[in-house]
Amino acid sequence: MTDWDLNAVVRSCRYSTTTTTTNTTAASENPLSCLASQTFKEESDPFSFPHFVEPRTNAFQELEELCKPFFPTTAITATTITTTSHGIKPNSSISDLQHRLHGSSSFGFRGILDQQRLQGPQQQQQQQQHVYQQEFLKPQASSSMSLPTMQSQVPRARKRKNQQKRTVRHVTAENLSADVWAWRKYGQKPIKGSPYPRNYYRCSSTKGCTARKQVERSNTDPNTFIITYTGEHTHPRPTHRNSLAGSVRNKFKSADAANTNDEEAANHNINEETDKMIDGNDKESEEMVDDDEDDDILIPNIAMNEDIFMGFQELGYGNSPGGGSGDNFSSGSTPRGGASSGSSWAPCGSAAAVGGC
DNA sequence: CGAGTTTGACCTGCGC
DNA sequence: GCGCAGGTCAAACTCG
Repeated sequence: MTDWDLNAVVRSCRYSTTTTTTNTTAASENPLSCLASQTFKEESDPFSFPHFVEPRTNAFQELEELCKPFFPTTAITATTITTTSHGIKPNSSISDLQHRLHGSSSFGFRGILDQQRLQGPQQQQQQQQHVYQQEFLKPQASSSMSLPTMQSQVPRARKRKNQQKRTVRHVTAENLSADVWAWRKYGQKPIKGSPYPRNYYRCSSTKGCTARKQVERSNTDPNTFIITYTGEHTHPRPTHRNSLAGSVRNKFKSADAANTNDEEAANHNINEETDKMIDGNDKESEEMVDDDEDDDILIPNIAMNEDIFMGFQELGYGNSPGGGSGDNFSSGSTPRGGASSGSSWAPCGSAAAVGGC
């Protein structure tokens, strides 16, 4: 019951000479898309954690000016806007960044939020993704924030939501397949105002890796996925797609009788396709370069790939992979989900991480 | 057995 | 202060 045309997705992956197509299209349809090239440095690998570029002190002010006329519009396909344009070293710690950026939160983006209130929730949600990027490094009064005691007595290192470093990327289905990092899903939640749930992944390459990502499908454009990266990888990027068990399992496992369907087949195709893309990766990478953008902290120049599949599955393309019993998305996972708890998500697939860090 | 997913519960941030 | 929504944990379960 996926309202997604899996075949179409597969097709798009297959003939994706068009990664850029999206961008190109977006450029013509969405004025904001031009910002990527104007203000931010393109990243050859949309899923790689960006690295810092040269300092651009006024970058955001410029951006703000450029954006103002377009805020009411929504999705910016494959465009990422990040806050770290201060020429900080890739390995700078978050705290260091916060320190350096202290006081830089006064970008006029606050107004965007106000403007959002006049808009529908969906638009707000998307725009907020961008706003977050402008805000997450705000000076933190609670930097001294003591690690809260968790259920299991394990300290949870949380930062205020809007103070976390985030990199938001809007990617098309085609680009979802470009991620080399190994992600492990640790949660899924229905998001208020969106028919699609958000999936939470953390890097599984290394135990202590704090890199995380959230993947959700754009509610305004189902073909667009919003991937939000947070944290940093504490290890080098895998040279090629990780073939961790889970990932493989999800992808190629033959479906249960119940799951044996087009989606499954689609997954299979997607996987194969992804491998191709990886092999012949350059092309894809270059295309991606056009899309996105920019840079943050995190580990620079690492190549990616794996999650693509996962992403497809998760966001509705595939079936549920292994674990759990689930028919993914059939029920909002987290109970508390709020408004969307009854979840209507049709799509459901499994979850595999899309994108990567 | 190890690694992944699912999913209910819990915790925190934030707006009102 | 309260309640909502988002984010994370961890037990249970699947799979290779």
